[in-house]
Amino acid sequence: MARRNQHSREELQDLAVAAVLKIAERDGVHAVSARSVARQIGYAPGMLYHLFENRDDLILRANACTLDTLAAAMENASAKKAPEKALLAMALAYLQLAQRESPRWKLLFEHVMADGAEVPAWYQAYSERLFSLLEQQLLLLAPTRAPSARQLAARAIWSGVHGVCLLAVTGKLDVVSSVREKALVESLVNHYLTGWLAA
Amino acid sequence: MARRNQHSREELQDLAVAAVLKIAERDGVHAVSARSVARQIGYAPGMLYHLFENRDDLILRANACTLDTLAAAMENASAKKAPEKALLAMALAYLQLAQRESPRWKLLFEHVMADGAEVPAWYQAYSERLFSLLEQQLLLLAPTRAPSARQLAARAIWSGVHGVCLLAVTGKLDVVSSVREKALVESLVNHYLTGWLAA
DNA sequence: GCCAATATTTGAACGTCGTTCAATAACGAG
DNA sequence: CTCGTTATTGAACGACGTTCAAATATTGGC
Repeated sequence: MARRNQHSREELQDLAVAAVLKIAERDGVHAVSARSVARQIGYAPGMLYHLFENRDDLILRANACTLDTLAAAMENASAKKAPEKALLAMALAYLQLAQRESPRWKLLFEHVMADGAEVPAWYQAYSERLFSLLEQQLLLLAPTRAPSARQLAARAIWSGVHGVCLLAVTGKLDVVSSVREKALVESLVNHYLTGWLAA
Repeated sequence: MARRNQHSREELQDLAVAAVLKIAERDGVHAVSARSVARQIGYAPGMLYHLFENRDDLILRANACTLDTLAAAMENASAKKAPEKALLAMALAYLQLAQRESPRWKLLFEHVMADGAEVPAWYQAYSERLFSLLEQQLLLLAPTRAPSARQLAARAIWSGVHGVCLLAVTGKLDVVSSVREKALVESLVNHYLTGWLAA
């Protein structure tokens, strides 16, 4: 049964990635399996292993798509804003997307490599793009500081915001009635920046 | 085959939790399964379901143990220090434990509830203890501020530190050669506190 | 001391998962 | 039309979480 249709290898990969996201949205993160993805695109499960190394590879590829969406949202949110406001807007955009609880973001947050394997380099490079978006704003904000200082600040801010989003989405953040996640992000970004600029 | 030995129900629970941690240390997080835990304590897999609701319950119980260790380390690190130094010391204690990469911490970081179930209330209460350790120091640091402001700050700091630890442990933090995790935590805590106190 | 009642533990079973691979069906070239 | 190549299959493997009737210990009453 070869070449059952006109799909090229890359088209099939895109189809499979789209199927992952679709199934996550429709049936929840836990429903994403090799079998369900294969069924969704009308192929046998084994076929996926000619397109991807393994399940992790498939999921990471789908998460890369989600990171694209995130990067676009961040760029959109920060456009035509002063650096400080832009940084906050990017963080809030992240939170907003995550808070929708769209299963797509759960897939991003909750995925862990099987057998404790390492996250591949190409995926790390993908997340690096997000850091650089922050670094751009930090460059405008403090052009005279050492690049390494801006790199550090970008990662500190991002990790912090990521922590809030993660705990919020996974329900592990005990949110006192008076504390809302949005306030957490605002506090984190604003106070960090104040301290960083004062240093 | 009843009461094969003199272990009470609670002793068996403790035994199982200890087995989870032991297996994680010895064979890695991925090796922790109902069958391996049962084998470790010399019982049949089905027995575990008379001690725990399900796998999540078992793992969360083990993670609660790890949270105890963390709380103790934080209290120890912060003893007899001025509030600002104490807060930083607690955050660094967290990072240090996480960075050991002891599978025990991976279990804490990487566990996700099956089928997207909610994290039970008793576990949330457990993590609340950690927040209150921070709040105590914030109370010493800014006794005149509103309690809700301290609650928010404690959660912001903790989420941020958690984010750094998580990304560091799971290898998703692209750490530029010049940026070390310890510097990230220091930057996050110190600058946030500076900004928070100035507000 | 014995037996019935009760509590505890088993182990096989179910359905699911990721993954592999020989067999197979469809195509392009000659 | 045939043949070799290649894409695709689907059955199989071992492991997983979970359930539950059956089997076994312990206990209390006589």
